[in-house]
This record gives sequence, C-alpha cells and structure tokens, in this order.
Amino acid sequence: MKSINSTRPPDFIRNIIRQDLKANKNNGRVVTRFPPEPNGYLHIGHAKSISINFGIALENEGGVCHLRFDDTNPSKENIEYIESIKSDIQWLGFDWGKHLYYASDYFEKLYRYAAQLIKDGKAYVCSLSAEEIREYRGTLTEPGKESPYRNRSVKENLELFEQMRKGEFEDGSHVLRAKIDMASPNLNMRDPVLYRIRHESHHRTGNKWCIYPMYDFAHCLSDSIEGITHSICTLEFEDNRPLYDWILNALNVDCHPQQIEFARLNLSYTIMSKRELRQLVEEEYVNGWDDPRMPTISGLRRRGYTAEAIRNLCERTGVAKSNSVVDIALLEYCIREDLNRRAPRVMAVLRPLRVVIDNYPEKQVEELDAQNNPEDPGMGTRRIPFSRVLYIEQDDFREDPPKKFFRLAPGREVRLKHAYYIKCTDVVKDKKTGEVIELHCTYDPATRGGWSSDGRKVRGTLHWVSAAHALKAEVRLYEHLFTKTNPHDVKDGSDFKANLNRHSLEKLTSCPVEPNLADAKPGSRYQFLRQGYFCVDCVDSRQGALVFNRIVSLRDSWARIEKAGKGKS
RNA sequence: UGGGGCGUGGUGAAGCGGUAACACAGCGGACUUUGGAUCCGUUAUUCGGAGGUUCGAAUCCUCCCGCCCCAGCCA
Repeated sequence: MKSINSTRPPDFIRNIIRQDLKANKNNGRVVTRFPPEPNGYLHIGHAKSISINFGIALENEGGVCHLRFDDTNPSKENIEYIESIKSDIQWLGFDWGKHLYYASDYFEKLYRYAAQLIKDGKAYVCSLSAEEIREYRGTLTEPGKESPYRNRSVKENLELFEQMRKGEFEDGSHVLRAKIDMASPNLNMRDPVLYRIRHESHHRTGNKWCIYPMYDFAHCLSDSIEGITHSICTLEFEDNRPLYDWILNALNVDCHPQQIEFARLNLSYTIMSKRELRQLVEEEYVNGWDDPRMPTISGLRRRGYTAEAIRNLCERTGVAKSNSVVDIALLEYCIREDLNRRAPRVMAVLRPLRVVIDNYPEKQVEELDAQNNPEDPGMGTRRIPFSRVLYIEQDDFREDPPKKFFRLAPGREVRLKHAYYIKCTDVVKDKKTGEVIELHCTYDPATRGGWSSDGRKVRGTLHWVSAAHALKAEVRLYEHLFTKTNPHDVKDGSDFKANLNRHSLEKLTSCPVEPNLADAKPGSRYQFLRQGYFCVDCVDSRQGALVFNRIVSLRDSWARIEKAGKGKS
C-alpha cells in the first residue's frame, strides 16, 4: 500500500486504485497486465500503456504486472512479434519477472467456461452465415432480430459445440454466441460471437484447436484467471465493458477485475495504428519496423532514443480520458534533456567547406584539449588534432552576411572551438558555378585554446575537423515522417500516405568527423557540436565505415531568427 | 436521429464550491569558448455555450452545441 514513487501527481486511474486500496477491495493486492496481441511491433503508444501498467505495479508494495500475449487469432499472429515485444519491453526497462502468460494457455479452461455458459442457457451455437449475423444485428438506431438458432436445446448446443472443436465443421459454418439481448442499444450486447471456427495452425498450440475464442470472451476470463485487479485499456473498449462484466457475472467467477479505460497516446506528425505502420513496412515506404523514422520502439531505439526519454514522455503526458494529440516537440525535448547530460561532445562536419590557414606551418600538427561534456566535467577531456587544412560547415560561412549572422565572412574573425581565432582573408570560387569551394584564413597563435588575452571579443564559435586526420562517415538526417501535424488530414479519395514526407531521410556521405570516433561502438550516442545528437547505427555501421543516425537536432536559434526574417541584411 | 465517452491557454494537463498548478511550444531578456545548455520574465479576468442554485461556480442543476468511439466470425 506504500507508494514507492510518491512524487508523481496521481491521475484518475491511480486515484481509483488508491481508493480501492483504502477500502481493502482486493485484500491490498494490485495486479495489472499488459496484453499485446503479437501481430505487429510495439510503438510509442504501447510504451504509454506499458508505463502505466508496469509503473502502477512498481509503485505499490507487492504490486505485480503480467505480460500476457492475447494470442487468440492465429491468422494474424506469429512468433517474430512475440520476441520483438518481449525485447522492447525489457529495453524500456520493465520486468514481468515470472509473470509471462499467453491467452492460448487458457484455451482448455476457456472451452470449459464456454460449455458452462451453454449449460446455463447463456450461450448457443448459431448457424447463420457471417453476412446473416450482420443483417440480424440491426443498426445503430434499429434493434436486431433474434437468430432462428437462438433457442436450440442445451443438449444440442453442447453437442454442436463439441463437434465444432473436433473439426467436424467448416470455417464460418457455426459460431458460439452469448445469449444476451438483440435489442440492446449497445451493439456489443446483441448476442456477441464468443467462438469462431478457424482451421488454422496456431503459433503456440499448433493444430490442437480449430475453434478460437474472441477477444471479449478470452480477455475478461484471462484477466480473471490471472487474478488481475485492474484491467487498464484504451477508450475504444468502453462499450465492451458491459460485456466484460456480463461474462464474468454469468460465469460467477471468484475474481472479477475492474476494467478502466484511458485515452491512448497520439503524437503530432505521427501515425499510431499497427495496421497503418504495417502498411508502411510492407509497401516499403520505410525500411522495416525498425526504420529510424518509425514511431515503433525498435525504430526509436535504432534512431538513438533512450528508454529513459521515452518513459519520461509517458509520464509527462499524463493519464486522462480525453482524446488528445501530444506535440512531438515534447518527445524531442525529452531526448535532448537526457542526452544533454549523458552524451559526449564531438566535432563532425556535415557539409564540408575547405579552409586553409595560410600562416600555419605546413607540416605542423597540434593536439588540442577538449572537454567531453561541459555539463559534466567528470566525463573528462580528449585531444583533437589541428593542422593547416581544415573543414568547417558550409553554413558557417557567408560571403555577404546578413544582420545578426556572427559566423565567418570575408574579413571577419571567429573562434574555432577549442583551437584558435581565425580571420577570413580570401574566398576561392569555382570559376564556372561561382560556388565557394575554399577559404583562406590566418590564425592568431596567441589565441590557442580559443582565448585571447587582449580582451578581443568574437561572436561566433565554429566546429571544425582537421582534413588530414578526419574520418569519413555516413550521416543520416531524419525529419518527421509526415508533413502534416495530423497525417490523416487528407483530401477525399487519398489516405495518410499522401502526407508522407519525401525528405524524411537524407543521407550524407564522406562527412569529416574527428578521429576520436574511430572506435565508436554501435548504439553509442554523441552530440555533434552545434548540430544535434547522433547515434552509431546498429545495423549498417562498421569499423572504418561509420554510419550515424541523427536522433534530434539541437535547438537552433539562428535558424529561427532567419526564418522570422530578422536576419535580413 | 440508438448507446458510450470527452470538452480548461498553441499542445498536453491539474483543479472535486472559496476566486485558474505544472510541463512543452511561443515571445522577451541575462549569461555563454556549442546562436547548445542554464537562468529570469511573459502568455486563460477565465474554464464549449446559455440559463439557474449560492455570499461565492471550471467545480452543483437544466437545456443547448461540438468532437471521438461502436453495426469484424479483429483486438
């Protein structure tokens, strides 16, 4: 009953649990569960559910959260998904301990529960076709009609149900239905289907079964079997709650969990439907479920997001019942916040511009000291080679600088981070295109380390890499996968794919990066000074052929000034 | 037009009859060897609307409006 994490302001679900605890409703037990169907990869919306369910278990003494695969539909599910789901949950930092379950493990029990319902006259075998069942169901405004098979005898129902199990019927020829109320205003209560025939091999039970329970039947009973106290799910199941309760009441089970619904997480510029994400994968709009642009856990992980940042997002967005869309800027804030204190700084040039320091000795090389992270001096320093020919960022030079541009320009002096002040003395252009291809500069030997003793001020500080020592890396820049805040905002006749961002991936090759990166390990994260946070790609990066993913850029106030038109000359 | 939910600033979200927390975004400034980080200031006389109850309402009542979900043998 003690709260381990008492700093969190309670949300409505935690309030309910707190009151239940106070009233000793479940003998002080708190048991939640995360019940994914293994038919796709987990995404950041699932992370929210995971964070709520496992989080609540963690906060309550003796609290437990089960991982249960809701594997009742063999045609959509497979083992690959089970494995990915397990590793994603672990990577997020949650542990189900010994509480790993499968709804398919309960098939025998579920079958007996169904038989019990039949014996009690609360379920029947219906031999209407799928189409007929739909017609008989009625509409939102008109009541349904009772099935002609509704009043079969218990004996006949039992025999038929057994024959269904034995495989004596074809798919679709019969279903088991609950006998509730065809006139109910809640369509879920109009004699819902409990079991269907599917002659299909299941990834765990093989060919043992050819009838499979429906979600509504399997879910509540699985919860009950496991002794779940609070069954937390998303809003769209609100209408299923009366059925959840009906089944448990009809069977008079000992454990009757409480279903509580909350609003799923939505992010701007993102889709969060497994079906649609699968479409992007299968139709090759992205390169797999773990494409760094995907909102999947595996995609975010490969991109370089930390579990901590994702957990943080889940906490900051709160738990409520109103449909909402969280600004993706909050996710970006969370990862910057985390990486700002953890990521070592390093210099890398994305779009190189050659700079020759004319007054620097031809063959000289100096090793300059650089702090690894100004936020954390404990992370130490490293040495960076400096020589006569360097690369700087193309963006850091303007021949005709606008107002408030304090980077390099003809005649201007700037600081090279950790190195020297340099002044631009000459600009070399391509004769045909007019493109700036090289800069000539002079350096001030008295400013070693980037300081001057004469009180001279320089506004700009640039990052750079020594040309002779640079490693050449591939850098992948990502933008939002969609161009619109709401990807579903489309003209009639098209779908979310019309809003795909063509520029969501840009590959830069041969980017000069500082030699200290030679041993960078896959998955390690760095801040490329003045640019953003980058992660060594776990799939494509090789020693000697490094590949970096941009996780997120740094906040760029110059870009904002320029965009606002304040940087005009 | 059946049923179930939800409406608080740009986005999330507290508030539970005593006079609108917090976070992100934005804007302004300070500081700065990352135009990063950090710090400070600032943004709802008002809580979907209209009535009503009350000394007092985002909170209680009535009516209205808007948005989301439900007619799979998916979950």
